[in-house]
Amino acid sequence: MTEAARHDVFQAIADPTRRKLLQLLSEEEMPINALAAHFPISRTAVAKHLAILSDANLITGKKAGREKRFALHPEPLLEVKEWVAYYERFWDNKLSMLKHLVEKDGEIEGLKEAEKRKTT
Amino acid sequence: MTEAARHDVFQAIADPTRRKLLQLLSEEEMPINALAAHFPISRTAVAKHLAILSDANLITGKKAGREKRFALHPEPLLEVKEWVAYYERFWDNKLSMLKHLVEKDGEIEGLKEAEKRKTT
DNA sequence: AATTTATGAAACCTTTTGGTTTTATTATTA
DNA sequence: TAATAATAAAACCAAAAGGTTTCATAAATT
Repeated sequence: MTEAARHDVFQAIADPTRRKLLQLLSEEEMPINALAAHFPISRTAVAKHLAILSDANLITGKKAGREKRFALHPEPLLEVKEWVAYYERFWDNKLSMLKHLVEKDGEIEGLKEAEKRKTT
Repeated sequence: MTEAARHDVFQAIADPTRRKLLQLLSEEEMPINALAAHFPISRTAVAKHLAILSDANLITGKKAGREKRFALHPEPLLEVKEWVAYYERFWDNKLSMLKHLVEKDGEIEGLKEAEKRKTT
C-alpha cells in the first residue's frame, strides 16, 4: 500500500487553519507562498500545516520548477463522512434509530433492556 | 442561545478516545465509571474527555442519585457532515466538480485559467 | 555570475493536551 | 452512623502542537 497516513484525518481537519487551507486548495492549486498570503502567520508555520495535511493524504504537492504546487486530494475525507453517517441514525427522530436497531439481529434485546431501565 | 459550544466539534472528535466514548454512548447511556472500564486510562482522564465532549455539546449528563448518566447528543455532528459534503464535489469524478463550477457564475474564468496553467 | 525568489530545514519557545495522583464531597447501604 | 461507592476538583507533569527566527539550498532573472 502506497498510502501511509501517519497523521489521522480527524486530527488533520481539527485545526481551523488547516481547514481553511483545504478550502483554498479546493478553489485552485497553489504554491505555499500564495497560500501563506491568506494567513497572519509565517510561511514556515503554514508549511508545517501543509506537512500535516500531506501526512494525512489530504493534499499532494508536486514540484514545478522552483515552486511546489499543492493540490487537494479529498478522498480520505470519505472516512469522516462514513464515521458521521453512523451517527445520523441517532439524530432528530427516534424512528430511524429504531429502524437501525431492527435491521440488525440480536439488538432487540438491547432495546428491551433500555426500556426496562427507563421504567424502573 | 442556550448552545454555547466553547469547544469546536472538529477538535472534539479529533481524539480517538473521545470517538470511542461517543460510540459507547451510542449503544447505551452510561455513567462515567462504566465508560472508564473500557479504557486503559484513569477515570479522571476519561472525565476530562467527557468534559470536552460536553463543551462541544456532543453529550449531555444528568445526575441520577449518586451517579451521573451520560447520553449521546449527536446533533453538532451535522456541522461536520456539511463540511465534508462540500468536498464530496471534488472526489472521484471530475464531472461533478465541473457541474459545481458551472453552477456558480464567475467561476468559468477560474476554469479557463486552470486549463491555461495545465497547457503551458 | 550575481541577485532574487521560492522553498526547506533546524533550533528554539510557549501553550495546550492528555495524562497522573491526591484530596474532597455526596449519596447509598450495612 | 459508619463504611462504601460514585463523582468532582485541584495540583502537577511530560509530550505534542503551533508558533517563531535563522540559516541553507535550488531555480529564475538580470
